[in-house]
Amino acid sequence: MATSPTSASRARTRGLVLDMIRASRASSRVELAAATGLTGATISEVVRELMADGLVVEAGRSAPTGGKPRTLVQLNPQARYSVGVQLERNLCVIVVVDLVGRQVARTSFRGPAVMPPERALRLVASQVDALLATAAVDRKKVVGVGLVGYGPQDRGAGLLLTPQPSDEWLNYPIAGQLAESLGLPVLLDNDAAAAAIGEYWLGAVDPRSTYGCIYMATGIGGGVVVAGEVYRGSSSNSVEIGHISINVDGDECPCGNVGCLENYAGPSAVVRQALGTPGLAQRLALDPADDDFLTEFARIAAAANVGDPAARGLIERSARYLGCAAVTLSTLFDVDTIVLAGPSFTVAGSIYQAVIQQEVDRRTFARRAHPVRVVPSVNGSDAAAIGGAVLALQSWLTLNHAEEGAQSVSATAAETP
Amino acid sequence: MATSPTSASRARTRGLVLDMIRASRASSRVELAAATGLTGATISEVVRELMADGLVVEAGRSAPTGGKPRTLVQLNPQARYSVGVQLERNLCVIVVVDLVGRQVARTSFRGPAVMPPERALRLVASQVDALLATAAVDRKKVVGVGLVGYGPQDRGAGLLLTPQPSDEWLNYPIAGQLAESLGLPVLLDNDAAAAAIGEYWLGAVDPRSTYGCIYMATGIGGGVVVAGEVYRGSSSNSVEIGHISINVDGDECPCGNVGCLENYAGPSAVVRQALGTPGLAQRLALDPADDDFLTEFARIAAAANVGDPAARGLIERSARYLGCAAVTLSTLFDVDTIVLAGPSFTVAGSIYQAVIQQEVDRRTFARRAHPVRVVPSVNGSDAAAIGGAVLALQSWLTLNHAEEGAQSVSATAAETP
DNA sequence: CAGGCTTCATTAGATGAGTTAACAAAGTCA
DNA sequence: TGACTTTGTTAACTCATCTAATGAAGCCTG
Repeated sequence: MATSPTSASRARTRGLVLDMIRASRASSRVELAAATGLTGATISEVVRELMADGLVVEAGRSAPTGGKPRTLVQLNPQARYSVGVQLERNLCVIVVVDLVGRQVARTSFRGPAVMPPERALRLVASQVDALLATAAVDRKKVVGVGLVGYGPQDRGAGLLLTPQPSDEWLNYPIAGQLAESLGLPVLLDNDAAAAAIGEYWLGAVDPRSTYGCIYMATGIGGGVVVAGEVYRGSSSNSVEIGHISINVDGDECPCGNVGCLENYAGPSAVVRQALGTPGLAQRLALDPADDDFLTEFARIAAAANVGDPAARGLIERSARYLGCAAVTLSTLFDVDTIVLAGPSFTVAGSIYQAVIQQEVDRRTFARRAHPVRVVPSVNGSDAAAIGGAVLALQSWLTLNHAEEGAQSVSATAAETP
Repeated sequence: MATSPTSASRARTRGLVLDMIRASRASSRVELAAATGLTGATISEVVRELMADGLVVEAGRSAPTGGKPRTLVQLNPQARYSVGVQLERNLCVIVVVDLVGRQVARTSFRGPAVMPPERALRLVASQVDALLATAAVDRKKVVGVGLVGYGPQDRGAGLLLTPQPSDEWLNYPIAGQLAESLGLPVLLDNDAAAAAIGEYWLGAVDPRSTYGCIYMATGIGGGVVVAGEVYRGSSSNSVEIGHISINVDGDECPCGNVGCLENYAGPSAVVRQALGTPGLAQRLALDPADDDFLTEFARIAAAANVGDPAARGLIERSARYLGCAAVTLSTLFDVDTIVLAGPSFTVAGSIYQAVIQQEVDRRTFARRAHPVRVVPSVNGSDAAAIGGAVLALQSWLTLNHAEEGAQSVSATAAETP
């Protein structure tokens, strides 16, 4: 459906130029030449190709500076689309975004955890189909699916390495299965990493900066972005900030470590603390038997917001523990920004932001070299799902758009039974 | 003094090929072609250029596999040299290494901390000159100097951001000054980062792995290497593992953080604990007034080695705390190997290694994805100085050798007074 | 041991990305 | 209106890399 680049080298250049246009939202050819280090002549040619493919369109001109005004080019948002699927314990969020990462459709359903993976993934596939249909998105324009989950995973093979939500999910080829159902390439990734890269595309972080993201839903995860790319260690199971120790003498966690952050600061810990706080549990009508502790947590956060002292004390304590981990994160990764993302920051995000910023200002080692900003995510509670879609876009943009059309089954799912 | 590559692209390719040859120690052209993804024809041409420049030499042939045997090429160790200078509090180590990173000369002097920076750097410069002279190294063959220190630094400007060892060192342009004295480019870097990259060149880590290094001298530092390159955050002040908190409720550290690892596990902490242990202080004749606590620490480590229970208890405790930090390091960076380097591991390294390995095995989050090995450094107590020299080599190898001969003053020291 | 086979290495011609330099286009300013 | 400035395109050229053919150096077999 488009002109394929003739060589790998040109594909890389095209990806580079596309990413520059994307990051700047609108850019002239001279600016692109300066930013990429290429010649105006080369940029001219590359842009012509991209316009012929419909990926890029001219959009007005900038104010003249004594000569011919610059013609601005920008991405054609409707040229491609991408799907993001987030699997949480009790919630599955599905979004469709356009080429610039803006959400064009969204749906969600509850309880993927109580289903066997086959059924959950079939449901995901049918929901994706329905979403694409209602949004009137041409399927040929969908570059792929970003499937995000929590916990350790084998990203290459597209499977989860923990028996969560239930035993059946362990080692189940979720990416391959979904790719087969949908006939689209599916990338598996970590929810926090996805949220982090989503911030890069849609947020206010400097494209050249190194920044971290703390993602809090039922658990606590993290992601770090270096020069626009997710930091990946040897197996892409990096920045698992929920399971770093904040106390050597702390209690043992099922993960094997002691004093894990999640057991001090996570929603489940806050709810547990609230249930043990006389008066608070009754006041907020907290149900100790409720399995979905995120709603209980949201109630506590709301109470903290409106000034309930006990609730506020609990949230601030959680924030202070998170602040300690944020300091560790910035001391090790030397980030200049920390983004707070995920549904568990939506209600009391401003309390968390203030306390964590305070801790970081006081305690970060590298503050002599530069300050560290703590900011909320622009993508709200859907940050992970949107980020997943963006990851698929980014992967296509920098690599895959060299081989258009040929891809109907996931590259990550070569070895499905 | 050599044929310059004609373009930036070719320079990159040459650097790539050189690094492949270096990593493999000896390689045939077909292997290089396979590893780089280039054609045999291209490799042939590039290797011919490198041989004409004297950087590479043919060295025998490999066992034939049914056809013409492969001609092996390797780096010519005598083609270039590099200098590493490590500034510790009480010790300055200077080494000269050849193109493959092997030490060809070494010297050291005590007490850089008690001198003003001008004098210390003049002394360094004269020592470097003397060392090059006695080792009969042609100065034209020296590609640069890697100057390594501890604590926060501005790597680009080549200066330290803390008033250590003394106030005069704060913001003093040490890299620029040394570059001017020596007429050689000087790179400033972190000691732990240098030790880490030294391990990559000379050690047994897999070139494609992501690994971490814990460097312990008077303080505790860290470095992470990803695909052969030092991880650098936004300001290169990353992996400051000595100042991550291992206890949220711990005592405040001068750095601003609470419960810093260094105050639990560092040599000064161990010496302090030993002085407070009845009997041990007398038994080991520890001097509370001694300013150089590294000798006291070495004595404790030696006692632990030969079975003194109290000393062993202290060392094991220190190791366990370090283990906690090592777990945090691997949980965040997802490393597959952790290297222990620096003078403070030389005496009781095996105790540290065993305890840290045990902690990592039990507590690391990503152990479901892969194990994490804990290994001692191959470069012993000079790991940082050797690593500094290697950093200068690596920088030249991947970039600078495009513009031979023209460089007589440091690129990092453009703005010296 | 001659000739065939295999694998390695080099050479010659083709390809194509990117550059330089000249030129066309579209504005401002006197 | 014409000189000047800046943007963007066109055309000829450079050079890194590839493909394909050839030479080189060993093994194996009859």
